[in-house]
Amino acid sequence: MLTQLQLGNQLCFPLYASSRLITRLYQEYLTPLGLTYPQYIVMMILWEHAPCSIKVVGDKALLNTNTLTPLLKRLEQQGYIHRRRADSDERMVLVHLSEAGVVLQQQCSEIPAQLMTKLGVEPAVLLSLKKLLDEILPALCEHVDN
Amino acid sequence: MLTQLQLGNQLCFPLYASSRLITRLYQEYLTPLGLTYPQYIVMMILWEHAPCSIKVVGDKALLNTNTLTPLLKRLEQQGYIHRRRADSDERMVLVHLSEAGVVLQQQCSEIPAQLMTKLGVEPAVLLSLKKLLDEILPALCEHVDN
DNA sequence: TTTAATTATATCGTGCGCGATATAATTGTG
DNA sequence: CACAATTATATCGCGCACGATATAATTAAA
Repeated sequence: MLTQLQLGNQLCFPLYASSRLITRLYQEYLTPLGLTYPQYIVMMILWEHAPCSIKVVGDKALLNTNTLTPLLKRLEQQGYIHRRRADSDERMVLVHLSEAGVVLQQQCSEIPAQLMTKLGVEPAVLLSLKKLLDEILPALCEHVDN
Repeated sequence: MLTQLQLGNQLCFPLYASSRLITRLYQEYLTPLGLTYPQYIVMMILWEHAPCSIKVVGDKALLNTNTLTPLLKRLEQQGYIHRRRADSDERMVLVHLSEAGVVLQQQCSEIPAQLMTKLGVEPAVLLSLKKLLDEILPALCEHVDN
């Protein structure tokens, strides 16, 4: 028996599983707004940084254009954003928030708190989890090109 | 500015991002064996529990048949497993390891250690991360039917 | 013992993720 | 200035995830 290959001894599995489960939990609050979880991540970035290029969104979300281009198209179809080539550098596509996109931020404002309440886990536990993940994330990013 | 919607204040994002990045890191070791990361998770379950039903695999991987059925088909095409309806209960499909599937376990035995080394993060940090995730996972599972 | 619930699996459609590749605009270099 | 390298975005193909629905086998209940 190779204990190092038992699921219970893996770090990766609870990471993978909890990420999926939290996403599912979010979905309950996001679906009424017509958002998927990755779209919500992108909207959070845009609320902070729009207008900005797809490149910048990708750097912050750690996603490439093969994921972002269709995702942003769907956000545009929903009317939350619009995209326009930059005049200064025609390679860049600048992503702008629409009026609905700005309003959406207010509609999402209570979601994080609602989710934490619903989850019912000690906030201190979640905070220390976040601290650990933020500690590890840079090491992980080093092994990725993007 | 709604600070509760800033990406840097989210727990969910580093969880989502680190899960994807770790998966990518694994992929480097798994691709040569023709495995994806979710397939590797399923193989770990089978190394411990085969022969077992798809239901059991799903309970342990926290995946449903809409994900598992095609995934198991691909594992079967690769020759690592085979599937047969149970005689006792014809609803169940029992998943068996093939010879190649047993050999594969040996070929994977060094991957976890190699990955940890490559990652270059303090093992103690990873261990405390795993402990926290294992603590939270049950709470997350409560909010899921499956 | 019909018939109604339950259980196990499969299928369909949509939206990611991501490796690989393509294209066009810009920048750097000889 | 030509032309090679770089940069930003887009496209393609495949394999998940997962909500929704379907089907067949088993069990429970009237």
